[in-house]
Amino acid sequence: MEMERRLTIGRVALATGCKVQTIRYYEQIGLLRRPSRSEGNQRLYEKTDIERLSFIRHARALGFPLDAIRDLLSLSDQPDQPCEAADAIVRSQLAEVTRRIAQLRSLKLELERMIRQCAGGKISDCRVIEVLGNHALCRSADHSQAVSAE
Amino acid sequence: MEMERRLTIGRVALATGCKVQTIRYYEQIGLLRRPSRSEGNQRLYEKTDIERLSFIRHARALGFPLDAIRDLLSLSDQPDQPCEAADAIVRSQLAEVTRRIAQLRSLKLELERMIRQCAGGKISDCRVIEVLGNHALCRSADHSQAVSAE
DNA sequence: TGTAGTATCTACAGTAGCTATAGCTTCAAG
DNA sequence: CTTGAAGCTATAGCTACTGTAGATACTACA
Repeated sequence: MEMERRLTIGRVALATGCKVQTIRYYEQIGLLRRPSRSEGNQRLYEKTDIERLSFIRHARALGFPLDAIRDLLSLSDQPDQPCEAADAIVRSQLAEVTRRIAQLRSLKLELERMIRQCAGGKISDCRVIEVLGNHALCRSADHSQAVSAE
Repeated sequence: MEMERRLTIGRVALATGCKVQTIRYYEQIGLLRRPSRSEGNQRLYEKTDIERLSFIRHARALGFPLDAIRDLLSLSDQPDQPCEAADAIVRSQLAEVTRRIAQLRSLKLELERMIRQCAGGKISDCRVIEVLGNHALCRSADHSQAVSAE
């Protein structure tokens, strides 16, 4: 009947959809404050920690790198400042996403072209392998930057 | 007048647009064979190494992960096999790129919406910060996966 | 032949953003 | 009181490189 409502790390993880290790990691890199501890040395959080962590998670979901999130967090701690700085961070992220989409679209075209040209015979006749071996066979040579799928 | 044409690692790097360290790294992870060495223990390559490295670089530029490239390379070493396996790898990469583009487009919409709604006042009124803090304010809540910009 | 400057060598650390593991302690429920 | 879950720290691993330190080799020029 004791209705323990202590915000342990596990409950915070559940509330935010963030893994326990990730929370500890965010603390380690200074993105979350160090919470108080129980007698047995377990982390005890408060509601504001959940809000802060939700903020971080949502920004991550929008693709912001942790450094940008750090800046956004410190901005959100200063409600009287003008919001231009926050705006600039978002615009920069938008530019990044836009650039990335364009790049991936060019990759997509090239991949589709490779597949269309494959007649389905032996490797020795395979356009897929041939195109990979000879960059000059590409329609657009502008996908010269290494790009990770994730 | 000696016209030294030895393919040192530096020349291979120059020919392929690949950094010297990257070449050594590819060797280390078994993507490139270990070349012969000069008397002074320096790597000496042959033309086929340049071709192979170009293949790798081009596949990387198309976003293929190294594991997929490893498979593509071993396929290209077996010209008599049917090319279905190569085809499948490319299709899978295409699917990945397509998925990624869709995801980024959804992020883009959300970011644009955030920027449009920002009236440009103080942080305390800033929709940008508010939306980040409250995921429910998003039009589409489907950008729940963490996503890296690069 | 001497020497200066560049290239190469190995080995290791660092990047981003987590994730997983090992080996331990603490907590909560029955 | 016991058992199983949850928490603790510390460390290693993931991808695909990139950068560094300190030593050695090579090349060109005087």
